[in-house]
Amino acid sequence: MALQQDIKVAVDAVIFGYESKGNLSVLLIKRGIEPFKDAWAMPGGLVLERESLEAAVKRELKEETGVRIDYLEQLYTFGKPNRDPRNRVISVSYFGLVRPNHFKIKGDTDAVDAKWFPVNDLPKLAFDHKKIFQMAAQRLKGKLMYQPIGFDLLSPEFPFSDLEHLYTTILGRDIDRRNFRKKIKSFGFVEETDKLHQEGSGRPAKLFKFNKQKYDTLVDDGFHFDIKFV
Amino acid sequence: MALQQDIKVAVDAVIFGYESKGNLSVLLIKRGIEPFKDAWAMPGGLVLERESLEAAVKRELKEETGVRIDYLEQLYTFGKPNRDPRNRVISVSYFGLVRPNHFKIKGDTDAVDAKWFPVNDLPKLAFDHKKIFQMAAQRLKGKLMYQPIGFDLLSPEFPFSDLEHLYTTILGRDIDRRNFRKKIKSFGFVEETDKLHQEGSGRPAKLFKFNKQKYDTLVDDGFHFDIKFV
DNA sequence: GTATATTTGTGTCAATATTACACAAACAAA
DNA sequence: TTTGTTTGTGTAATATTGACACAAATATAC
Repeated sequence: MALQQDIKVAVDAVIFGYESKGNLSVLLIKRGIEPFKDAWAMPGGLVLERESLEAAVKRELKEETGVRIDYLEQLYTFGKPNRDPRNRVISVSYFGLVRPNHFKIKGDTDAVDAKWFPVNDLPKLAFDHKKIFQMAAQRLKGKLMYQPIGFDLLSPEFPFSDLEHLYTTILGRDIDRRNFRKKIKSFGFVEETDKLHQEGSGRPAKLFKFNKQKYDTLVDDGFHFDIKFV
Repeated sequence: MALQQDIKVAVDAVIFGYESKGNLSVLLIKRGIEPFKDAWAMPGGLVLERESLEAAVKRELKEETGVRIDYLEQLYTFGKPNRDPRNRVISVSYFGLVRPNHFKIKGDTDAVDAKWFPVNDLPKLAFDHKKIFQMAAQRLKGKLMYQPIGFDLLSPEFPFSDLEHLYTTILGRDIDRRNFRKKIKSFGFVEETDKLHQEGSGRPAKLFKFNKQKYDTLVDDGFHFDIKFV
């Protein structure tokens, strides 16, 4: 009944980078071949025959950019017939969040060129990757509001202002420092240490740490993390 | 570098059915061929060469069950290498919600057999369809809490108890009638008519209607529907 | 060493939202 | 006319949110 199917399956990764005191950025690669040769695109590529989707996206990411990431979340599957001008290719997209300076990015010396771009200054993107990026950015913001993603991006012991900066950067807006602290503290999975941290001028900051074990326990007990601060 | 890829792309639909006074059910088909011959499965099948994913799932649904649905939402893409014991098949799954008695389901007279099953009494399912179903059920509940899905499932003018029943059925738990009414009314997109409706014994109920236009306006204005009642 | 700039840390009050809870009204059926 | 069933409604206690300002601790500039 159905014609013999010849559809390729690809994966793409929207990798956000966040650095203390830094901006939010996205990892892109410069395409070496047509179509869209020399345009920037999300890292990704075809899935191998006996490889899971997640394995594929991690592999491509490693090969093309040098970034190794453990946690990726599936975003959406894009499948319009003409999203690739040549063949029919559907793309299962993923997104993740890492610390850029944890990795040495493959650069001009390699066959491929990979770079971090600030999210509010992206080049023109290949295929439908602009749409993929937009969806990922929206999901990242949404996720931040009900899950404590991003604690891995901070130092094991971090001043509260780092966490605050992470949130303002990803959400792209200011938040009330006092209310934010109050809210986060009320969850009970950040713990105060007795260490202090000094950087530049200003009063030294207490260091805090994220108690993942406690967080997991809370989640198991059906706790529902939920931020709606201004 | 990469081997020639031969992966099939399929779509699957988790179609929930809700009827006034009814239970929540799911539409399944009985497989006519191996693997999993005679087992029940979600409707679905291979995507055609020049067909969008959404068109494919609607077409398969129509062909296999007779159900035509306008709104489907993408759920997740399942891609473990061995989810199909024969070939490599990845499945892009969708879910939707309809009124069962709006359709004549294809039955034993046809090549395929399709049936509604109550969600808490499902047969053993083919492939990884149990997992697909579970994910869909969870998403449906979640969605109900922040979007007024389901108003299409009610009559154009409905007693409030119908809406309440829809919610208790999908959520699988009781809710406080007074608080529910208060909350829904506060949103301002259900309007009271001056008609009454009588069914069986008991006080006649006022009829209400859903003002979709008003709802859309609110959404455009950035309104965020959000239910957390008990 | 004094003044200035910078960053951290903290509490209260008003407004709003949530939750728990019970009884009268309107009808059908017995 | 009594009984059973369903609809319709308000209030008070509690919890959450949101707005808001100033002192403490340090580095830096003079």
